[in-house]
Amino acid sequence: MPLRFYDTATREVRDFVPLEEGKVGIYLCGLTVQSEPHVGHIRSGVNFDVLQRWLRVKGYDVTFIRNTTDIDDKILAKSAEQGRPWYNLAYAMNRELQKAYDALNVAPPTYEPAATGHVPEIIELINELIARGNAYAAEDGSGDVYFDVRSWPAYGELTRQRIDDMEAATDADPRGKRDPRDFALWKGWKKETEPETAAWPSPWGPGRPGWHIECSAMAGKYLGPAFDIHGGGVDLRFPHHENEQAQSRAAGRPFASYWLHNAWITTSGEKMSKSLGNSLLVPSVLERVRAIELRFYMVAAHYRSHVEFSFEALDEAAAGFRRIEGYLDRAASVLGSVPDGGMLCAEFLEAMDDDLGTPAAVAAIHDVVREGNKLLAGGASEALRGNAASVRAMLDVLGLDPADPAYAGSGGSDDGKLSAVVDALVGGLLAERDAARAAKDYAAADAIRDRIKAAGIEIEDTPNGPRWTV
RNA sequence: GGUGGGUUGGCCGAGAGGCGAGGCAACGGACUGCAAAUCCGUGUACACGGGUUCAAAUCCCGUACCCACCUCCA
Repeated sequence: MPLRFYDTATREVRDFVPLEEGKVGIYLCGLTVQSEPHVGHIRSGVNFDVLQRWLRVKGYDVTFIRNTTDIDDKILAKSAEQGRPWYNLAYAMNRELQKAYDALNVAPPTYEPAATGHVPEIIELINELIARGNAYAAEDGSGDVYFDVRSWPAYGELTRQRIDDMEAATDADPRGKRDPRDFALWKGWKKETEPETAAWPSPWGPGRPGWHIECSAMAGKYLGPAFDIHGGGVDLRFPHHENEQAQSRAAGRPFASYWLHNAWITTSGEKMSKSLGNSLLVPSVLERVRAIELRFYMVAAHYRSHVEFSFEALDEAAAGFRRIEGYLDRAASVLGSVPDGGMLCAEFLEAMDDDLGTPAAVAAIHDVVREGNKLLAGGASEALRGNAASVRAMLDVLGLDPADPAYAGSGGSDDGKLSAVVDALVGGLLAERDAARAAKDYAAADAIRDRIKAAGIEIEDTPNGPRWTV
């Protein structure tokens, strides 16, 4: 079966055919860096990271562009409230976002362009749209430039809406618009309320880019007029993606061939709003579970399925992951090490090819783990080596290989040292316990085990002697 | 008003006409000095009402409830 994706534009699963054989260009709308990232924000990063990894496994040469929006109304408003420059807020929040991506092993994109770095490309695109009669400078002296939705008959095609059915925005400032649904390509500088640093020179006077135009300009710059996949959260379908497509196509660029949208993580059935408390911010969640467990929780659900976030479900997912991880640990202690580069099983491959079916892929891993646990009873063997390597390889595709250096503990190199220290200390106690067990003094043996357990370390007796795990 | 998505067992979460995905929890068995881990086994699940079909969680019609988007949003 060929690789296929659910394309939001056509609402069907379609075979994936790249524009150029062997190559894939992906544009993902990243975040507006205006606040700390919560688990909802990070989901699209994780989902599209899996996409990127899978395309690489399939042998594609992937160009992956994920932007950040570093200037917009909200960033300006928040920075004013906080009494600091907008660029400082955007930069600081971007650093927090990068930390969260790193923690969750979200691989860096090919490039991460920012809106403010692409004003010339944006101006060029707006000029093209004006020249073609699809955009106009407002006549009210505001310095705004709008896209003329009535001039583009295909407007609404991505989300299958007719202009006349759309509610005109109640909160939008009509200013110099010809139609209330026209959207800003360029926003004239508001001298009284906006800092001078938030304005760039343009043919229409000082101002800044509108929200949608940056993505069209940057996708064009790095991926060309036509590219393969455009991604983002479902909420971006309209207006953001609709507008991106309209302005790009109106400028003569075919734009994206496939649209992929990830669903939400909600809490209490509601969208995770940016005004929520901080309990769901990534660093806060990571105080409860390890980053690899949080990632497993996200990957175990399909990217198009709505996930109702709960700490109970998160803990369950973590327990499920530890089962896989425990197997790899035991296999490694029997084999010496588990090699990388193992085979992906057929069920896993088929699942991933089918619109990134990560739930079925995870189920396939569990099946292989069960076989591996049986093999483990027979001690070291080539079958066990192959099985464990396979599990590792499949986890790696999902960004979940426990041996990935990305997950090498927050304490860095201290982890290894600490482990050696604990091993030495626990080792002494285990020797005492073994002596007691040999003498059939089980009360004494259990007392030692209880003492170790009280310190947070579990003891398991295996055919190769006792093992400890934290 | 317009456009989409959803409702699956104690819980999470797949599937999209025909063998009960998988995990967590629970229970029984094996193993163990006892545990833990592991393996084996155990489940009247598909919001409700009709319909189509040899066969429906899956398709059709209707109903209820929930959610998202309609120019700030992952």
